[in-house]
Amino acid sequence: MDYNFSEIEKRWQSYWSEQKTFAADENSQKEKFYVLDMFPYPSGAGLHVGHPLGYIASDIVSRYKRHLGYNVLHPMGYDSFGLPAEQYAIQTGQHPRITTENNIATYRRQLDLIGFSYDWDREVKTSDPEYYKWTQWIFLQLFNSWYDKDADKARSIEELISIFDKEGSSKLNAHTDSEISFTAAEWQEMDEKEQADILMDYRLAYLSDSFVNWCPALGTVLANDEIKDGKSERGGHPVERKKMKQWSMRITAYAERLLQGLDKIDFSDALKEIQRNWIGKSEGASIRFKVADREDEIEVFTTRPDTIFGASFMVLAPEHPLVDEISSKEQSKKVKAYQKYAASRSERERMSEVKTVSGEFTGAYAIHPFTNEAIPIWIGDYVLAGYGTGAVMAVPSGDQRDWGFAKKFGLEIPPVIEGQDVSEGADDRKDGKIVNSDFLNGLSVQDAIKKSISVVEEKGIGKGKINYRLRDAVFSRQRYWGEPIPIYFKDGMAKAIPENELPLRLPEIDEYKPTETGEPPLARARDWSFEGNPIETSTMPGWAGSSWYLFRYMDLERKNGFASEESLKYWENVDLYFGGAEHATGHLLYSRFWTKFLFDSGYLSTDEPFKKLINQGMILASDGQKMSKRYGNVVNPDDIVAQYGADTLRLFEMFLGPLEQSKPWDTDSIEGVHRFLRKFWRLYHNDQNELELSDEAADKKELRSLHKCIKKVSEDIESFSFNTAVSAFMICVNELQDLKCNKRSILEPLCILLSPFAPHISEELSSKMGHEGSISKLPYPKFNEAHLKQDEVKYPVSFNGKMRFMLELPADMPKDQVEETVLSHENAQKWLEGKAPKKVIVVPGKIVNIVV
RNA sequence: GCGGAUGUGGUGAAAUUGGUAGACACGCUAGAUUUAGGAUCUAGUGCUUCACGGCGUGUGGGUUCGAGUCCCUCCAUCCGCACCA
Repeated sequence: MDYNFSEIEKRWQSYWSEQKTFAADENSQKEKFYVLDMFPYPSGAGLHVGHPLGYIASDIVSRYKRHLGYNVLHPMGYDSFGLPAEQYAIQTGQHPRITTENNIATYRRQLDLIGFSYDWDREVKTSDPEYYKWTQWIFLQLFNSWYDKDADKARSIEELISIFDKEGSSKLNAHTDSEISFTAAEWQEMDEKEQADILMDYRLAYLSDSFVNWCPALGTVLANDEIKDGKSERGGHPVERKKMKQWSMRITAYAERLLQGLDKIDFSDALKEIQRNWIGKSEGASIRFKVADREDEIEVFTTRPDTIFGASFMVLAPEHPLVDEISSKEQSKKVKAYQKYAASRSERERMSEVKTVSGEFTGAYAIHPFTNEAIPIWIGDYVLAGYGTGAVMAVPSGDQRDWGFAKKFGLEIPPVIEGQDVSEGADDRKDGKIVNSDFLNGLSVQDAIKKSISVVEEKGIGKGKINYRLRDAVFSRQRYWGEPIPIYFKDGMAKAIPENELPLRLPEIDEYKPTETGEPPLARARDWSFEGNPIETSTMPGWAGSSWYLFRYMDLERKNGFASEESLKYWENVDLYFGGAEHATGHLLYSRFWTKFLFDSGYLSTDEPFKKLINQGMILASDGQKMSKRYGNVVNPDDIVAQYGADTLRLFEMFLGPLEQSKPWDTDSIEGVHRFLRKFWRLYHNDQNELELSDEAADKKELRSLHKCIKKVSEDIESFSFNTAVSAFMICVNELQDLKCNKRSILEPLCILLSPFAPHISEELSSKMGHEGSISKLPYPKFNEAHLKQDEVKYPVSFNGKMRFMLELPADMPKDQVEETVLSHENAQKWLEGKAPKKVIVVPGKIVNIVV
């Protein structure tokens, strides 16, 4: 065989590994460039050809940037805690660590086969105690912090305690669940437990009794982003709402900054929209309505306070705490029955029966704060307990859901905006003047919103408010294979395990199931205690370790902190991040959150982890389905590499189509790129497969071909359009083959140009051409515009916009002369049919269009 | 329902600011070489027509000398969110 890829690839892969060719410099004067792939979970199935797609793209950019003289950081690691290894352990008894190590070995072998330029000395594994020591450490920093809304940043709990000591809670503007206010004296009188309970409501990592998504099949709670259509994302098991004491992350404190931050990072619009949607900001007002003949008040949130005069009734969520208290005797039976009905409906049912209107009258009335009229209070399950205050002022003229409810139960629908037509449905127009609304009459919607809020505030019954849909993230998992939460309990209080005791290592246990009493697996450990006190038995979720791994890579030494100060300062954050869009509301939000927190705490110089994100598409199987063991349609990269070589695989994956698009794998067409590489090889060799290059000067056509390629390929890498870059190489090689070009001055730069895409063959040819060391150290070819200049231009000549014939003319021929030449041409005469042209458009160098 | 994305040959797909639609490949057809197969090379390949030509970028309209590209309308597919007040 002429082009012996297997021998070549083996040789260069071991050379790179021995020479540490791709190690990032520690102390470099060069400009840095950090290219990162989302690290994989090492599953037992190994890699299929879809996985390396993004890795290949990022590897091309990394190698390209090195040629351009950047100090490139391009690491890889493993998100190695997680459910599958643990499920396997439950079934077989094999320790998840063993399973994970085996899987990692497979991944590493497969990755190495493809020839990536990773700096493997910086590898991370989230399940490594030396790594999760710092995951636990960050958890403790969160545990020991609260959010100061005035400073708009996280501060330490120590500072909060000293504020409480000096002035109590009165002046504080903190992000908290606590509704208790107290003076400094009251604070000082509290016992330790009372103080601890209050502080817990401020901590950014906190323990609370709350409704969580419990998945009985997995035996653990799940975060919102781990649930798809009411079922667990992993395994598709049913999920139920359950009240449990759980650790959570106060990500809601960062809602506004997570939203604002999107404007300064380069993610796709689609992904930014998903995050905006998930954060779910809405502006409006919270207003309190008095309940008639009672002390109670009902607080509602509305985005349309301007329509308050259209509020003809109120609706509470069936779970609203006031429902039981305010229901009248006559109605209480019906109310109870409705509550029971609402509770019995699963999330799934509720979701699928969105259109069904149901509800019940409580028998109680609220007092409209401006008209003083009594308006009936209803309950209905279209009002969600978890959003806003769990209660709404129903404005049926402007809100379709309220309208439907009013129609069904025969409630009033008073219009409040000029020209509103409410006969067929709600009319939520925002143009027109407000009517029937006392002091708001005649105002525009925008002005009425402002005015109504200020009047509400004057009256002291409410205030302008911004609401977010984002919920705090549940952080406990009742599982074994995750980071232990470094907290122990003493006298009913959660205490941090001291930092110098970290890592808190996962204990060995005999079985990986929950205990008979339903406690998490860690409760099986023989001595799971700290100084005689029990340690928390739940572990951290998968996203903990992946929320900060980008920083660990920065530090080669790993002696000081989660990463050394100098390395954090030099590498800053990721310039280019490659990964799937499925992490939009999970990993990509959480790591932004942790980065902002670490920034607030003074460890980072930036509060965004990723400057730019590229979402690669999925590679589907040739039958158009997802590649999966289940369908038996998986293509293994090992097989492709064995048959065609890694360089072919790399080129082919890029050639398949635009990186960000999903596209099916088509093994047949891989021949095309393989053929291209063999043609490329033959350019450098004679018929006896000996390297044979000419030192003659290159002619115009050869230079033109090369420089066209340099320009196109560079532009395409910059714009992540790798598929067209590959075709540019094909065009260039086809042209050089036609020209029978074997000139060194053309083929040397071409080889460097190709090396980011097909590094093995390029290394081999470069070394055969006499270059010492790796081709990756050679500078990138310089593009010279002059070589693209043509003396002649082939003008397409159109009549009425339709191309009729081509005409070759000197490139510098002036406009009027082009017109003249074209018109006098015999072909033009034929199309003119003797008539005079109405108009002739000449775009120099581009086109001639004749209007007849 | 809301938001985002995508619609181009038999297939994967190209097409800078509006300027030759289908580059580059796969596949297919014919030929050369070969004992044969594979490999390689040459020519052809959007549809239609004997041909001149006509028609063609999801649909319908518009702007323009000229539209895959810009504007409006509708349709389809995929993704995300989904009673969010």
